[in-house]
Amino acid sequence: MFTLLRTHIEKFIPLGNEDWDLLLPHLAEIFIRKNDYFSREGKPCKEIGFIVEGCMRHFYTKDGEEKTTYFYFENNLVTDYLSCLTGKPGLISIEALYDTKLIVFPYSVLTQLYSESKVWERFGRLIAEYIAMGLEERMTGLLMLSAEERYHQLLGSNKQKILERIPQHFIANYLGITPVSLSRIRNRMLKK
Amino acid sequence: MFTLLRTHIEKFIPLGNEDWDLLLPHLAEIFIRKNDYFSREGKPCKEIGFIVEGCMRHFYTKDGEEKTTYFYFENNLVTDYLSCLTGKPGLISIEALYDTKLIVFPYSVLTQLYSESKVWERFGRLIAEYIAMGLEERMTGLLMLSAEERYHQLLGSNKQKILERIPQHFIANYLGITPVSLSRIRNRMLKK
DNA sequence: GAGTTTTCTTATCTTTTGTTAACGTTTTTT
DNA sequence: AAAAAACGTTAACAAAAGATAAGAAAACTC
Repeated sequence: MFTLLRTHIEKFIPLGNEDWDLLLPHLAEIFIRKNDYFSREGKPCKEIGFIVEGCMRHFYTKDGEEKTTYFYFENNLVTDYLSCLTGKPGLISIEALYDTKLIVFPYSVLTQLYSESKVWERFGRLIAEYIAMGLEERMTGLLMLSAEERYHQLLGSNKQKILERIPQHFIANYLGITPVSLSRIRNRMLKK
Repeated sequence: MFTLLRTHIEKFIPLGNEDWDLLLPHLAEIFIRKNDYFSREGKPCKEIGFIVEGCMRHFYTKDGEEKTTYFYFENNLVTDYLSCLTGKPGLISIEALYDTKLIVFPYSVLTQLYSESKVWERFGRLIAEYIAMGLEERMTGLLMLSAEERYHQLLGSNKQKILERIPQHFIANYLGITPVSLSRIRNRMLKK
């Protein structure tokens, strides 16, 4: 059961059993029902999750409206990274889009491991670098591409799975446009 | 001279002399003339720089046009982070906006230090986290704010210094709009 | 310091995007 | 099963942004 998480971590760095055993006792399995929260705006996020089944969305509230800016899928880590790093209340909420099964552990355990173990400290660096690369790529898309180009890029990416089971207005938010605008883009594409 | 860099690094983590001495022999001082390059699209970036004096811009080329997406200032590190991390040819170029004085060292030295020293590995994590936080903040602005709001945010930030000595069309690129559009925004602001 | 280049603004026109509202469909709730 | 809510599309209009060009001012070059 917890081996799924171990396998994921080992995509970044090989773990000896002694490394894994440092984390293992702090793992727990939890379930979050559709529309329930993993993390909530205004509250510090102190947990790291790993999605075993289901998916979640990451959103801001602006002028009373929710703007979805990220999705988390199976076999991926989920957390309010910014809140974990700063220790401050989260600016965003993370909500389950479907009933979701997670493995969770406290962020404080991870920082503890950073100090105790070279392997874990390195993992912390690699994951931060990985996140930075993802953000850099997404930001470039926002600066350099039109909304239509971004949508095409999304369709052509390995994130296609986003499209399978996620309402379109969330995807529109993710692309930085309105749902109406996305609908027009899709319409235009059909006509070609 | 090199102490400026040490001071900067110690904003992230305290360095013992023995840590600093691991890096020191690999440091060099270089000068880059206005309009000359620190790193070039198509070539892997293998150096980290620290700007002692001057400033630089980071830009993509799209359809033959240069789009400036980032600036580097005095007392900050500069590099094509993505290219360093992946080892692949850079997608961007970094050019001096003014005659610039830098301290440089090879990225390979840094990765070597990551393996040799806990302190440096931690520095690697902290800097990656810092970069991720910056990118997250900027991306949020691009998704949630209008161009005009973004410009106001920029004016109100600690990056005001950007505005002092950088041509407006570069700032427009940075905001994700055209120079004409930025000029209109500024015009509207005057009238209020 | 004359001439060139770069930079910024302004105007006009076009395209894209946002806003609001209406409608039909699907999904969820009760 | 009926009612309510959520979702996606479309239309009409408004606002914002892009493209292009022209002109003035500033900066740079020789």
